[in-house]
Amino acid sequence: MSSHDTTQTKILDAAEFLFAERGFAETSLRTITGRAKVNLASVNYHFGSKKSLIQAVFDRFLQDFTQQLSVRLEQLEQEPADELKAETLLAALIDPLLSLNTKRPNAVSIFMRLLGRAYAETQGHLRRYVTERYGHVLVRFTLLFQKGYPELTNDQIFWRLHYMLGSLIFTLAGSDALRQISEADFNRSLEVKDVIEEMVPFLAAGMKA
Amino acid sequence: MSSHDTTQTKILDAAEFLFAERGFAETSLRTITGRAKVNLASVNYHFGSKKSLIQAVFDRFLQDFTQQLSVRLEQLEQEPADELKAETLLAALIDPLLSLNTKRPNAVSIFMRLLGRAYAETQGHLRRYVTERYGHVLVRFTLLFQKGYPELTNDQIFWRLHYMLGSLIFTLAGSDALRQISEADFNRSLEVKDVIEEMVPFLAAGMKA
DNA sequence: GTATGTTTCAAACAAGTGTTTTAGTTGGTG
DNA sequence: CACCAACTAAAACACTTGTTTGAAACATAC
Repeated sequence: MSSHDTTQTKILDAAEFLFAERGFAETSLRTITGRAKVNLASVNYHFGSKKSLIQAVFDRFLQDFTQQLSVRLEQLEQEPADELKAETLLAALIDPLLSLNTKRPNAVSIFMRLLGRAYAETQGHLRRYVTERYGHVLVRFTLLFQKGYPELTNDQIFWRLHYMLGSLIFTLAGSDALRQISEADFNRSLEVKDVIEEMVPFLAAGMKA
Repeated sequence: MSSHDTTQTKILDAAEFLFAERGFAETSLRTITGRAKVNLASVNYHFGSKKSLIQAVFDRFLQDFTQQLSVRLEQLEQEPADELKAETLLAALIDPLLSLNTKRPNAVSIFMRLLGRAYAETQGHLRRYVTERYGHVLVRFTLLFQKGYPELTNDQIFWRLHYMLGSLIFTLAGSDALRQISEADFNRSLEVKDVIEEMVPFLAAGMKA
């Protein structure tokens, strides 16, 4: 559990785990409050509704993540164009991501699974919420790529960033299962960090293609 | 609608559309039978349960797809190793995929969205069903990659195929929304075919990295 | 036509959902 | 101590869910 173990954080901890594990619709408030060992009504008391709880779960991740990412982007925005190589930009995205795990164990995997679900969610209402609230950081990220790779057209960069996002989210969201397969087949242990680092050459090569 | 417009296919058509649009749990049998204009009980009569209906929806896609893919793989399995370039292998995957659209309009987008959801589904029971039933075709695909790129280790290929799958599914699953953004921003019309072809250099470069 | 097996239909069922209500319990402040 | 706000607790509410039931309609064979 985290920080203060207040009712709110107990609910958030249980909810983010279960949402990642089973999905939003498949997780009932009774399951959440059962795991968190709090009363059923406290969800509506503290968060208002289930939908608001889902958004709160995302906010806790995204505030941490976008804040750290923003710092890295400010540094990069003052670099000359020829310093903005794909690997550098990817690191600015990955480092803040990995640092989530220092606060709560397994946070990266949970976060990615949540993002994967959010992306597929009903009529995209959650995706809209996320992009409206945190989209500006991703726009800055896009601009840096355009600066570093002026030979690419804007829509090439637009699409390739989405390919990248797809690889990242898809792989990390399923990384628990995939890690088990990989570890069984090739007999070496893999941390989330290893999985991501293995991914960087693939992504960088694609971006420059 | 398709083929015979029997009750079963009317249900399948409505179900695959709604499942792709909203997700499995978020789509009730009443919504499905309402759209299909059939009686509620007919789902349980013809398919047994909702879970079986979901599997039937996947089977209809996967039978078509894996059958065509298998033909392409047989051809490639007789080629010498230096003919097995990433672009060639990707084409063997993409061509059967695109041909789904000739049978039912928008089928590719629906299929990819379903796959994306299946991959994230509850405790992976659907993912297990798919890999158990159609996994052998993907194994053959992996072997071809190993033959074509012997300088890569087996687990590099394992992971890179998953990165690729992530890009493909993620991009095509959200391609309706992304297409709209892209068309608005860059003012050119995009078909699913265009989106995929734009993706091939990115994926091929990553595989060879 | 009668009989038989298949398919459709409307209605009901039991179980689970998010939310609200109302009462009770805290913990600090004057 | 009394008071008030913040919080917790148990129960009930209204509603939707997947599934089952039993009767009606249909088609096909003898």
